[in-house]
Amino acid sequence: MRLATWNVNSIRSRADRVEAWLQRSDVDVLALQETKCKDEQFPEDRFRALGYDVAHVGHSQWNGVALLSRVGLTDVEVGFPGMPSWSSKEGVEPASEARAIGATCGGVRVWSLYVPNGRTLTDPHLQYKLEWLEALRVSADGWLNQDAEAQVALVGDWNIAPQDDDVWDISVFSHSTHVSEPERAAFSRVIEAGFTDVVRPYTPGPGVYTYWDYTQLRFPRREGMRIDFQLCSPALARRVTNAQIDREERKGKGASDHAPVVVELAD
DNA sequence: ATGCCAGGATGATCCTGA
Repeated sequence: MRLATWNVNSIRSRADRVEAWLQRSDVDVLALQETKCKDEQFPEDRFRALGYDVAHVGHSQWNGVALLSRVGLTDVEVGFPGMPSWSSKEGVEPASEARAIGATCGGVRVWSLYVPNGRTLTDPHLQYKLEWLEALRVSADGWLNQDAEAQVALVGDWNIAPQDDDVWDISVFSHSTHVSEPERAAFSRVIEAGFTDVVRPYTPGPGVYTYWDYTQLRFPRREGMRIDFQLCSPALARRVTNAQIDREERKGKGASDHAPVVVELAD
Protein backbone atom coordinates (compact mmCIF):
# COMPACT_ATOMS: atom_id res chain seq x y z
CA MET A 1 0.00 0.00 0.00
CA ARG A 2 1.22 3.49 -0.86
CA LEU A 3 0.25 6.30 1.54
CA ALA A 4 0.88 9.95 0.69
CA THR A 5 0.40 13.35 2.31
CA TRP A 6 0.37 16.69 0.52
CA ASN A 7 -0.41 20.26 1.49
CA VAL A 8 -1.93 21.39 -1.82
CA ASN A 9 -2.56 25.08 -0.98
CA SER A 10 -6.10 25.19 -2.46
CA ILE A 11 -7.62 22.12 -4.09
CA ARG A 12 -9.63 24.23 -6.51
CA SER A 13 -6.55 25.82 -8.03
CA ARG A 14 -4.58 22.55 -7.82
CA ALA A 15 -7.16 19.96 -8.93
CA ASP A 16 -5.54 19.35 -12.33
CA ARG A 17 -2.12 18.83 -10.80
CA VAL A 18 -3.43 16.60 -8.03
CA GLU A 19 -5.33 14.49 -10.55
CA ALA A 20 -2.28 14.17 -12.82
CA TRP A 21 -0.08 13.32 -9.85
CA LEU A 22 -2.51 10.65 -8.63
CA GLN A 23 -2.50 9.06 -12.06
CA ARG A 24 1.27 8.74 -12.24
CA SER A 25 2.13 8.17 -8.57
CA ASP A 26 -0.05 5.11 -7.95
CA VAL A 27 -0.93 5.99 -4.35
CA ASP A 28 -3.71 4.14 -2.54
CA VAL A 29 -4.36 6.78 0.11
CA LEU A 30 -3.74 10.52 -0.19
CA ALA A 31 -4.11 12.89 2.77
CA LEU A 32 -4.58 16.50 1.70
CA GLN A 33 -4.16 19.69 3.69
CA GLU A 34 -5.08 23.30 3.00
CA THR A 35 -7.87 22.50 0.58
CA LYS A 36 -9.10 26.05 1.26
CA CYS A 37 -12.73 25.31 0.46
CA LYS A 38 -16.08 24.33 1.92
CA ASP A 39 -17.27 20.74 1.61
CA GLU A 40 -19.65 21.58 -1.23
CA GLN A 41 -16.80 23.19 -3.17
CA PHE A 42 -14.47 20.18 -2.95
CA PRO A 43 -14.11 18.60 -6.44
CA GLU A 44 -14.93 15.14 -5.13
CA ASP A 45 -16.46 13.81 -8.36
CA ARG A 46 -13.23 13.92 -10.32
CA PHE A 47 -11.42 11.93 -7.64
CA ARG A 48 -14.26 9.43 -7.41
CA ALA A 49 -13.94 9.03 -11.17
CA LEU A 50 -10.35 7.90 -10.57
CA GLY A 51 -11.55 5.25 -8.14
CA TYR A 52 -11.02 7.03 -4.83
CA ASP A 53 -13.46 7.40 -1.97
CA VAL A 54 -13.42 10.90 -0.52
CA ALA A 55 -13.82 12.45 2.92
CA HIS A 56 -13.34 16.19 3.37
CA VAL A 57 -13.94 18.82 6.01
CA GLY A 58 -13.80 22.51 5.21
CA HIS A 59 -15.84 25.38 6.65
CA SER A 60 -14.42 28.37 4.76
CA GLN A 61 -11.48 29.50 2.63
CA TRP A 62 -9.09 28.62 5.47
CA ASN A 63 -7.60 25.26 6.38
CA GLY A 64 -9.52 22.23 5.06
CA VAL A 65 -8.31 18.61 5.15
CA ALA A 66 -9.28 15.53 3.16
CA LEU A 67 -8.61 11.84 2.67
CA LEU A 68 -8.77 10.05 -0.69
CA SER A 69 -8.61 6.25 -0.64
CA ARG A 70 -9.02 3.44 -3.14
CA VAL A 71 -8.58 0.76 -0.43
CA GLY A 72 -11.68 1.61 1.58
CA LEU A 73 -12.60 4.62 3.68
CA THR A 74 -14.70 3.98 6.77
CA ASP A 75 -15.36 5.36 10.25
CA VAL A 76 -14.67 8.95 9.29
CA GLU A 77 -13.96 11.25 12.22
CA VAL A 78 -13.85 15.02 11.88
CA GLY A 79 -11.39 16.35 14.45
CA PHE A 80 -9.80 14.27 17.20
CA PRO A 81 -11.20 14.09 20.74
CA GLY A 82 -10.20 17.18 22.71
CA MET A 83 -9.13 19.19 19.66
CA PRO A 84 -9.05 22.86 20.72
CA SER A 85 -11.17 25.54 19.09
CA TRP A 86 -10.00 28.91 17.84
CA SER A 87 -11.46 32.38 17.54
CA SER A 88 -9.90 34.73 15.02
CA LYS A 89 -10.97 37.83 16.94
CA GLU A 90 -12.16 38.87 20.34
CA GLY A 91 -15.88 38.63 20.91
CA VAL A 92 -16.27 35.84 18.39
CA GLU A 93 -17.10 32.47 19.90
CA PRO A 94 -14.22 29.99 19.35
CA ALA A 95 -15.04 27.27 16.81
CA SER A 96 -13.54 23.99 15.74
CA GLU A 97 -11.34 24.45 12.66
CA ALA A 98 -11.00 22.05 9.71
CA ARG A 99 -7.54 20.76 10.63
CA ALA A 100 -7.98 17.04 11.27
CA ILE A 101 -9.87 14.20 9.60
CA GLY A 102 -9.40 10.52 10.31
CA ALA A 103 -10.60 7.35 8.60
CA THR A 104 -9.73 3.68 8.32
CA CYS A 105 -8.20 2.95 4.91
CA GLY A 106 -6.92 -0.51 4.07
CA GLY A 107 -6.77 -1.41 7.76
CA VAL A 108 -4.77 1.70 8.69
CA ARG A 109 -6.19 4.49 10.81
CA VAL A 110 -5.04 7.51 8.79
CA TRP A 111 -5.21 11.08 10.11
CA SER A 112 -4.78 14.03 7.74
CA LEU A 113 -3.50 16.86 9.94
CA TYR A 114 -2.93 20.55 9.38
CA VAL A 115 -1.24 21.82 12.51
CA PRO A 116 -1.87 25.52 13.30
CA ASN A 117 0.85 27.82 12.00
CA GLY A 118 1.62 29.80 15.16
CA ARG A 119 2.27 33.01 13.18
CA THR A 120 4.79 34.68 15.53
CA LEU A 121 6.43 33.84 18.84
CA THR A 122 4.20 36.33 20.72
CA ASP A 123 0.93 35.66 18.89
CA PRO A 124 -1.90 33.85 20.75
CA HIS A 125 -1.98 31.57 17.73
CA LEU A 126 1.27 29.98 18.94
CA GLN A 127 -0.35 29.02 22.24
CA TYR A 128 -3.24 27.57 20.25
CA LYS A 129 -0.73 25.58 18.20
CA LEU A 130 0.90 24.16 21.34
CA GLU A 131 -2.45 23.27 22.91
CA TRP A 132 -3.59 21.67 19.67
CA LEU A 133 -0.44 19.51 19.53
CA GLU A 134 -0.76 18.51 23.18
CA ALA A 135 -4.40 17.49 22.67
CA LEU A 136 -3.33 15.44 19.64
CA ARG A 137 -0.59 13.80 21.72
CA VAL A 138 -3.09 12.85 24.43
CA SER A 139 -5.50 11.34 21.89
CA ALA A 140 -2.75 9.50 20.02
CA ASP A 141 -1.29 8.20 23.27
CA GLY A 142 -4.72 6.80 24.11
CA TRP A 143 -5.02 5.00 20.77
CA LEU A 144 -1.77 3.15 21.41
CA ASN A 145 -2.64 2.37 25.03
CA GLN A 146 -5.91 0.80 23.89
CA ASP A 147 -4.14 -1.34 21.32
CA ALA A 148 -0.35 -1.69 21.19
CA GLU A 149 -0.66 -3.22 17.69
CA ALA A 150 -2.79 -0.37 16.35
CA GLN A 151 -1.87 0.72 12.83
CA VAL A 152 -2.07 4.50 13.01
CA ALA A 153 -0.58 7.09 10.66
CA LEU A 154 -0.45 10.76 11.71
CA VAL A 155 0.36 12.51 8.46
CA GLY A 156 0.30 16.05 7.23
CA ASP A 157 1.70 19.54 7.58
CA TRP A 158 3.06 19.78 11.12
CA ASN A 159 4.38 23.32 10.73
CA ILE A 160 7.43 22.36 12.81
CA ALA A 161 11.04 21.82 11.76
CA PRO A 162 12.21 19.46 14.52
CA GLN A 163 15.96 19.69 13.87
CA ASP A 164 18.22 22.56 12.83
CA ASP A 165 19.03 20.86 9.52
CA ASP A 166 15.31 20.80 8.72
CA VAL A 167 15.71 24.42 7.58
CA TRP A 168 18.29 25.75 5.13
CA ASP A 169 19.79 28.28 7.55
CA ILE A 170 18.86 28.12 11.21
CA SER A 171 20.19 31.63 11.85
CA VAL A 172 17.41 33.04 9.65
CA PHE A 173 14.85 31.51 12.04
CA SER A 174 16.21 32.80 15.35
CA HIS A 175 13.03 34.80 16.04
CA SER A 176 10.60 32.58 14.14
CA THR A 177 8.01 29.97 14.85
CA HIS A 178 8.47 26.39 13.57
CA VAL A 179 11.86 25.95 15.23
CA SER A 180 11.17 27.26 18.75
CA GLU A 181 11.86 25.11 21.79
CA PRO A 182 8.20 24.70 22.85
CA GLU A 183 7.12 23.70 19.35
CA ARG A 184 9.92 21.16 19.06
CA ALA A 185 9.08 19.85 22.54
CA ALA A 186 5.43 19.41 21.53
CA PHE A 187 6.54 17.47 18.46
CA SER A 188 8.92 15.36 20.56
CA ARG A 189 6.10 14.38 22.90
CA VAL A 190 4.23 12.82 19.97
CA ILE A 191 7.39 10.89 19.08
CA GLU A 192 7.81 9.82 22.71
CA ALA A 193 4.22 8.57 22.72
CA GLY A 194 5.45 5.94 20.24
CA PHE A 195 5.14 7.50 16.79
CA THR A 196 8.07 7.41 14.37
CA ASP A 197 9.05 9.65 11.47
CA VAL A 198 9.23 6.85 8.91
CA VAL A 199 10.36 9.07 6.03
CA ARG A 200 13.67 10.40 7.33
CA PRO A 201 15.59 7.09 7.14
CA TYR A 202 14.88 6.99 3.40
CA THR A 203 15.46 10.71 2.78
CA PRO A 204 18.47 11.67 4.91
CA GLY A 205 19.57 15.30 5.18
CA PRO A 206 20.90 17.83 5.31
CA GLY A 207 19.24 19.84 2.56
CA VAL A 208 16.13 17.66 2.27
CA TYR A 209 12.88 19.57 2.55
CA THR A 210 9.14 19.33 1.89
CA TYR A 211 8.30 23.03 1.65
CA TRP A 212 9.83 26.00 -0.17
CA ASP A 213 8.48 29.54 0.07
CA TYR A 214 7.20 30.98 -3.20
CA THR A 215 9.29 34.10 -2.68
CA GLN A 216 13.00 34.85 -3.10
CA LEU A 217 13.80 31.91 -5.40
CA ARG A 218 13.66 29.60 -2.40
CA PHE A 219 13.04 26.47 -4.47
CA PRO A 220 15.77 26.83 -7.12
CA ARG A 221 18.13 27.94 -4.36
CA ARG A 222 17.20 24.80 -2.47
CA GLU A 223 16.23 26.83 0.58
CA GLY A 224 13.34 24.97 2.17
CA MET A 225 11.93 23.46 5.33
CA ARG A 226 11.10 19.89 6.31
CA ILE A 227 7.73 20.32 8.00
CA ASP A 228 5.51 17.63 6.42
CA PHE A 229 5.73 14.29 8.17
CA GLN A 230 4.32 10.81 8.30
CA LEU A 231 4.45 9.58 11.88
CA CYS A 232 3.56 5.90 12.28
CA SER A 233 2.62 3.74 15.25
CA PRO A 234 5.07 0.89 16.03
CA ALA A 235 3.07 -1.81 14.25
CA LEU A 236 2.69 0.35 11.15
CA ALA A 237 6.29 1.59 11.17
CA ARG A 238 7.44 -2.02 10.94
CA ARG A 239 5.69 -2.32 7.57
CA VAL A 240 7.47 0.60 5.90
CA THR A 241 9.70 -0.48 3.02
CA ASN A 242 10.38 2.86 1.32
CA ALA A 243 9.62 6.59 1.40
CA GLN A 244 10.20 9.59 -0.80
CA ILE A 245 9.61 13.31 -1.06
CA ASP A 246 8.38 14.09 -4.57
CA ARG A 247 10.43 17.21 -5.17
CA GLU A 248 9.60 17.13 -8.89
CA GLU A 249 6.02 18.13 -8.07
CA ARG A 250 7.24 21.45 -6.62
CA LYS A 251 8.51 22.48 -10.08
CA GLY A 252 6.77 24.48 -12.75
CA LYS A 253 3.81 26.78 -13.07
CA GLY A 254 0.96 26.20 -10.67
CA ALA A 255 2.85 24.13 -8.10
CA SER A 256 1.91 24.02 -4.44
CA ASP A 257 4.60 25.34 -2.13
CA HIS A 258 4.71 21.86 -0.52
CA ALA A 259 5.82 18.58 -2.11
CA PRO A 260 3.98 15.26 -1.67
CA VAL A 261 5.51 12.81 0.82
CA VAL A 262 4.98 9.13 -0.01
CA VAL A 263 5.42 6.01 2.13
CA GLU A 264 5.41 2.43 0.86
CA LEU A 265 3.97 -0.23 3.19
CA ALA A 266 4.40 -3.98 2.93
CA ASP A 267 1.17 -5.99 2.77
C1' DA B 1 19.17 23.50 -11.93
C1' DT B 2 13.29 24.12 -13.85
C1' DG B 3 12.74 30.29 -12.02
C1' DC B 4 12.27 35.91 -8.79
C1' DC B 5 4.63 35.21 -4.07
C1' DA B 6 -0.06 32.55 -4.16
C1' DG B 7 -4.90 32.03 -3.02
C1' DG B 8 -9.26 33.68 -1.63
C1' DA B 9 -12.14 36.90 0.13
C1' DT B 10 -14.18 41.58 -1.04
C1' DG B 11 -14.51 45.11 -4.30
C1' DA B 12 -7.97 47.80 -4.96
C1' DT B 13 -6.87 45.90 -0.78
C1' DC B 14 -6.53 42.95 3.22
C1' DC B 15 -5.64 38.35 5.49
C1' DT B 16 -3.09 34.21 5.77
C1' DG B 17 0.73 31.46 5.02
C1' DA B 18 5.98 29.48 7.24
